[in-house]
Parts: sequence; C-alpha cells; structure tokens
Amino acid sequence: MFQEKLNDFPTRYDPKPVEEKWYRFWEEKGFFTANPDSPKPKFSIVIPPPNVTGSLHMGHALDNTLPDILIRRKKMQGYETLWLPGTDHAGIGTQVKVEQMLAREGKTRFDLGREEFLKRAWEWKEKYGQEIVKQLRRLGCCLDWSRFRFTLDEVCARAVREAFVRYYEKGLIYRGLRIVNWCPRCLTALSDLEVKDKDERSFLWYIRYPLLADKGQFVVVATTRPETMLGDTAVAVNPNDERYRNLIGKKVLLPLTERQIPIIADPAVEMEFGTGAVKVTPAHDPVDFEIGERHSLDRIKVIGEDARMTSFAPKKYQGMTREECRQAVVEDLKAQGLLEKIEDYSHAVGICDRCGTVIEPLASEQWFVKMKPLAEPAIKVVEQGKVRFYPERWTKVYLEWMGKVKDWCISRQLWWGHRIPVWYCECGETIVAREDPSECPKCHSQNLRQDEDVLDTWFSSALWPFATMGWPEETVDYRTFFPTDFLTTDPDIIFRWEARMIFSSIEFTGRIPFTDVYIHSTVLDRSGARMSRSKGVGVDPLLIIDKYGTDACRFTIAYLESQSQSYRLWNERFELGRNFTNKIWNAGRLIAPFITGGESNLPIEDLSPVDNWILQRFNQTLEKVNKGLDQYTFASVAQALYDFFWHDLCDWYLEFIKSRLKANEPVVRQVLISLFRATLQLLHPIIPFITEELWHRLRLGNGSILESSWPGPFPGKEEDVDLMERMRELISEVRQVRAEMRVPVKSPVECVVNTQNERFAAFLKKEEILIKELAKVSKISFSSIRPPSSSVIVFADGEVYIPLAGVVDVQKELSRLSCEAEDLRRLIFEIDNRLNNADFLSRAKREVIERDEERRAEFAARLERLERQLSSMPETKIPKSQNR
RNA sequence: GGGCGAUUAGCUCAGUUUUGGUUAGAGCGCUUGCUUGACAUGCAAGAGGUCACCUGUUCAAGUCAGGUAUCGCCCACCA
Repeated sequence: MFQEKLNDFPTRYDPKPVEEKWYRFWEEKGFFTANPDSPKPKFSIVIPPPNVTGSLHMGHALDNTLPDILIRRKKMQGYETLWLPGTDHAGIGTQVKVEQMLAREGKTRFDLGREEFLKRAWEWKEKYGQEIVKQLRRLGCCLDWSRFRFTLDEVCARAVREAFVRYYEKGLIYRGLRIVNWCPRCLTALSDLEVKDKDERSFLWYIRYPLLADKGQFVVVATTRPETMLGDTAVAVNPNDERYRNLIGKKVLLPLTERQIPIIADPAVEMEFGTGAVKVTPAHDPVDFEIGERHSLDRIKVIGEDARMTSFAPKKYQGMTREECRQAVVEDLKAQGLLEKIEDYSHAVGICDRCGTVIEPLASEQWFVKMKPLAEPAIKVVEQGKVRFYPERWTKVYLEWMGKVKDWCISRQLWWGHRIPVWYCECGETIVAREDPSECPKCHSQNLRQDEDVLDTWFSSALWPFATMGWPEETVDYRTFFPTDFLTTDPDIIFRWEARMIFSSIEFTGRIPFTDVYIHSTVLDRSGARMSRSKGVGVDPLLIIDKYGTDACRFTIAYLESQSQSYRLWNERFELGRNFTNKIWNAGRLIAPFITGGESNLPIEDLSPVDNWILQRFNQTLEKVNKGLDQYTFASVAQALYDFFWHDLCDWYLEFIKSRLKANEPVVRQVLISLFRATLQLLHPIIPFITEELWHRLRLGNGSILESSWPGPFPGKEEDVDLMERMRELISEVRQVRAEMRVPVKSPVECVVNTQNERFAAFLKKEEILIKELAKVSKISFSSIRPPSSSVIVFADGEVYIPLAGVVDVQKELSRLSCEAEDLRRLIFEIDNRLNNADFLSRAKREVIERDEERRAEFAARLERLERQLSSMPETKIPKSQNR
C-alpha cells in the first residue's frame, strides 16, 4: 500500500519543476496583482528597484526575500497587499558600463554623440533590465508585475519634473558656483555620498613662501598637494597665532609664479597642524573656497575638468597631468631652495565610487537642493517615531547625518538620466517648466537651449514610493496604498535613499513614505570580506537556487538574518536550508498515504498525551513566529520553525505515532491533518514552494495555501504534558545506557520500573508502546527489586533497571552513577549556598526561591537513590579521577 | 577625531534590551553505533565552552555600569 502511493513521491525533493509550476500558478490566479477596490485592510512595501547594470546578487536576494516573507503572511492574514516591482536607470552606474562596452570597440561616448549614445544605453537597459527581472522571479516573490515601473518611464519622468519645478518655485533648488567633487574620468560632478575614501601613503611638503618686504625671510606652509600652489591666492594663519601675528597683512611672492599674495587671518586654520600657516587655493579646496569667500580672494582654476593643468597655470606646467605637475613643482622648488623638508604622511583621498578615479575638488556651476528646510521635518518624523528604524540603532545614524547634512549637488554632466527641466533663452531668461516650453515667455524667442545636464539618479529614486503610484496625480493606487508600511535595504543606502525618500515625501505629499524601515545585515564572504562582484568572490544566488532550490535559499537567508551588522556566507551554508526542505518533503512523504484528502476536524476530547504535547509545542512555535515577524527578527522565526519541525515534529511526534498510523487510527489522522495544515501555513512565508506543493499533494485545502487563513493556536489540554516530558527523558536515558553498554539496536532490552509515583506509573503503563518502540524495549514491568547485573537509571521518584546480563560493564556503570552523584552534590551545594544566605532569602523574588527549593528537593531525592544504588553495587574500586 | 557593531565550543553563529535567577544552546566538523519500511540531504548516543580582559553594581552577572584590548563598519574640510 505504501509503495503504490509513493511512486510519484520521490525520496529527494526536486525544487525546479515545483518552483516553475507554482510561480506561474500564483501569477495566473492574480495573487500578485493588487486590487485597490478590495475592502480588506491594506499593506504595501517598498524595496530598492534593482539597477539595470547587472545581475542578481546577494543584496537582491535579501531585499526581496525578507519582504516577501512579510507580505505572504499579510496576505494570509487577510490584507490586500501591494508590492510594486521595478528597475532603476542607475545614472552614472549604467553610463559607466555602457562606456566600458564602447571602450572595447575603441570608442568614447563623444565619438558617438549624445543621441547615439543614449540609443546604446537604452539597448543595454532592455537587455539587462529583462535579465534582472527574469532572475528576480526566481526568488519567488509576490511582485505585482502588472504595475512594473522603470525610473525613466514617463510616469516617473513627470514626477521628476514636477518635483524639480516645485522645489525651484519654493526656492529650494538653486544654481551656484561651489567646490564640487569632480570625477575627471566620468567628467561629472558627484554628490558627497558618491565619493569614497581611500588611504594614501604620501608626503607632507613644507614649502617656503618668500616674504616680499623682508628679503631672505619666509613663511613656510605644509601641503599634501604641492601642484595646487600654482592656484594659491593667499596664505592664511589663525588670528590667535602669536607666531604670525605681525605678518598678517603682509605679502609673499608665490614661488614659481610672478604673483604676490597676501597673508590673511582666518579662524579655520588649525594652529597645531604643520607650521600653522596654510596655503589657500579657493578653486580647488572646499575649506579654501570658504576662506576665499570670506576674504574676497580670486579663484584661479589651475586644474581643469580633465585633471590637467590649465592655461591659468604658468606656461611651463600647462597641459601636464596633476601627477606630472606635482613632480615638476616639487623639483623646481627644490632647485630654488624653497623646499624646506618632506615628511611621510598618510591621509585619505576621495575616489569616485563608480570608477575609482581620484576626485578633483574644483569650483563649478551646479544645481543644488537646499537641505536645511527639508531636513527639519525629516528629523522630526523619525524622532516622533512616525518612521521607525529596525534594528533601532540605525535611528541614531540617520538622525546624525540628517542633522548636519549639506546641500545636495543634483546636476550631473552625464547623458543617461532625467534631463534637467531648465531652458535658457538667448535673451538671458531662465525657464523652469514641467513641459518643454515652445518659446521664451519674455522675448517670445523660440531659440531655447535646454540645460545639458541630467539629475543625480537618486533624485528620481527619492520619489520612487509615490512616483510609481502615479503622483502627482491622485490615482486610486496612490490614495489606497500610500504611505507604505515597510521598506528594507542594505545599510549603505540609508542616506542616499531612505533619507531622501523621507524628506521628498514629506515635502511633496505631506506624508511619510513608509512607517517601518528594516536595515538588513551586510553579507560577507567566508573570510569576512565584503562581497563584491568585481572581485568575483562571494555567493551567486542564482547558482544557489539552481543547486539547492529557492526555498532552501530563502530559508537559509532568513535563518541567518539575526539583526547583526553582518554575517559570513558561503555556498555550503545553504545545505542547512536544502536539508530542511528535504526533511519537510520526507515528512510529507511519510504521512501522505494516511491523511490525503481528509477533513480537518480535531477530536479534542480523544487526543492522547502525545497529541496534546505536539499541539502545545505548535502553539508555542506559533507565538514565536508571530512575535518574530511583527518585530522583524527573521532568524528567530526560522529557528523556531526549524526546531519545531525537525526536532519536535519529526524526531519525536512522528516516531511516537508510527504504530498508530499503521493501525490507521482516526484520531491521529485528524491530528496530523490539522497539525500539518497549520505547520505548512507557518512555513509558507519563508518556504513558499514546497509548502504549496505539499498542500496540494496532501489535499489540505481548496486552492492555494497562499489564500488560506493564517493559523491560530490549537485548543490545548495541558494535562499529562509534564509526564510526556519525563517520558521523553526516560527514553533518552535508556538509549544512552544502551549506547554506552554497546547493546545493538536489534537486541531489545527489558525495563523494570520502580516508582512510588502512581501517576507516572499509570502513565507509563498506558503509553508503554511508545517507550518500547523508541527505546527498543521488549517488555516493561514494575517491581521494586533490582534484577541482578542490571544497569540503573535514577530519577527523582524512582529507578528504571535494565537487566543486561553479560553485557553490563560494572566499571562503566559505577563511573556513570558516581559522576551523576557528583553533579548532583555540586548542584545541591550551590543551591544550599543561596538558600542559607539571608540576603538571598530576603531580596530574591519569591518564584526564584521557590524554584530553588523545588530543585533542591528533586536533586536530593535523586542523590539519595543514587547513593543507595551505589552502596549496593559490588565492591569495585571507584576511579579516583571523577573530577567534575 | 566622532559614532556604531563584534569578541560565547575546532569553525560559523544564536542567547545579552523589554525581563539579571534552571546544569549556557544550535548548525557544521569530530568520535561511536546504525543502509531500522519518510529522510544517509538521515537516525541514535557522545566529546568539546574559566561566555576577550579588568573593575564595579547586586543576594546573584554571558546578561547591567565603567574601563582595556583586538577586529570590523559608518561619518568627518587638519591643509
């Protein structure tokens, strides 16, 4: 009967066909498509739309798996859910990739021109955008594909222009000359967040600037960038610096040039650093720029956008790269005796986040968003708990950044992105408009020129949660699903994205974009290094899914997601999830012949103690799962499910009931149907495919498990559950004795139980079949007489003797019992120390004292029995070294 | 320079807040025995930990406070 039914139920779970089948099924059933007209409560989530630059990596796997767990549960709890998928044009990231592709053809973007380049970029987007979508589907997520958005879509573009115009009209966007981070390779300005630090071992050059008035006298300045001295327009000292007080106002001759520059006083100068005198290059340093503003200094741009020396530098140096120029300047200074000394010096240089080129800070006309007024309400909503970060520690990180945020440079000298909606007329008029203007409103000229630049990609990302729902129009989706409930990302885009979504949303919609932000762990490789695709190390989720299955991948991710800052991951770790899914599969395989097609009616009155026990375990697990999902402690949820399913359900319960199953007992079938149904439901959010498959194979419900209702606790009877636990302990101890005395599995042993505890004795008599089967015991009898040459197990109110004629090793037996006695003596000693301590008795909580008293009584009873047994043992020398 | 995290078994990690109180747990690896009618991706048994260190608070500290060390992450305009 077994064999026939299991023909199509192989031992090994094969995930691939199951995944394809059910994902298509859910999609066709319309489970992913949000219905705004539904009367159900609403739940919506946001995750970072993947870039169109690459393929699925672990970050995507986390971003998608964790919210999918939540959204599946919410669906089962009766919510109407929306999870809108999309991709991001990823401005500079994609542009760099396309440029690299062109470079392989030996071309630059300038060879192609803007229009042709954009054509190539769109081709790239079509190709890789589709690829990433295909890959995302394999994670099994409930994404509403009917609402798919791309950040350059017309819907998003309209929102971007609307946002820009509104900011501008409110005076929150301005164009100005500032020191920006310039990438000489990408040929664009970058925001502060797109610059990374790299430690560089370099030198501190001490340069003598001759005083004009006092021949032979110098002011010595220290610098890490000698080449910029060609653009110096002052030397600054701290106004409180006694050493230089009498030099303020005097002039020095700038070496290697003909220029005379003043010595000025400015509080930004640190007296302790270097010589206390600093060269001021307003065109190439942010601090110097500010000093320059305060003192109306000239800005001489000696380094150009291509990182070569400009025509403003002395002729000799023009056209040199900044590196060549540095060398030349140092040599020339040395030759003139103006280089006082060189010190080793390590400091950080900024590099372009995308291409690694050293950033050149330079003065440039760019568009900026004024941050102060936007930051204020964005700080408030987090302080007031309207937007909450999980784990909580990220709140502080956010608030600190937001508290000292500087203006946001939003223009990029790139081609791939949202074009800035600003037009310039030949009459000098600047037009900022939502639609392309046909003529200048002032002079009616039609000769308008649109700003060449595009916006920072994060400008459109900042609008994502509401722009994708149709804002600025009050669409049904927007009215129904916004603000959203949950967002999850990596920690490294808290400022780039979360922060900007929060202030943008408040500014434009008057509402927060989401209530809960979960910042997940950073995934490291096996050696603890950050995973990076460029280095080719780390874990490829697609290979994991191919090898172990989506469920295994998702379960492992959840199991490891313990709210820590990071964790290490390597391919073999997914065996955890794979083995677990296989375990579930096989448990289904075991019970399939017995329960298929049954109704779920729990016969509460007829349940055995084992049934009550497992139902109670289920209830405890349910509680942990609910609590964990509400608090986003994914690891605790996965672990609770793992422990319950594997250890309680499979190791004990299924073993306990095997004989009842074979006897086709109706009660146990009913329990199994109810229990398995509810257990698969609890597992479903994390491992959706195998649970759906078993749901159908075991015919546990009509339709999909995803449309079933999230389970509640079973009505439980607590009686006898304590006896169950003791019986489990007893079985383990019998097994232990058998293993220690090397009794083969095939040779059954007898048990003689000696106890005055009537309740336990009655229980054991009633449930003796369980002990017999699980501990391989042939016969259980009750007697107070210890059979000769038997092994003994001592518990609080009795003993169990296992006659082992010819097998029992007296030495081992003695050793085991005396070790146990020693343990008990130590425990009793510790408890007595407490119980004899007046302070403990007067200050500890009553429950703690009571528990100690109970435990002492139990230990003492066991010890007494143990000692009695030991004294009746044959005269054998107790080994001395019973240290423990 | 500031902030945050980590340090628990050979390895990778839970547990530490809300709530200090049982003999500190898991997975992997290791040892022993099992091809037992779900599963060897498995079953049973076992070994393995002065919870980084110091000092406090407390009747009681892996858990709370202060400090030290090591590692990691983030932020920051000492040229």
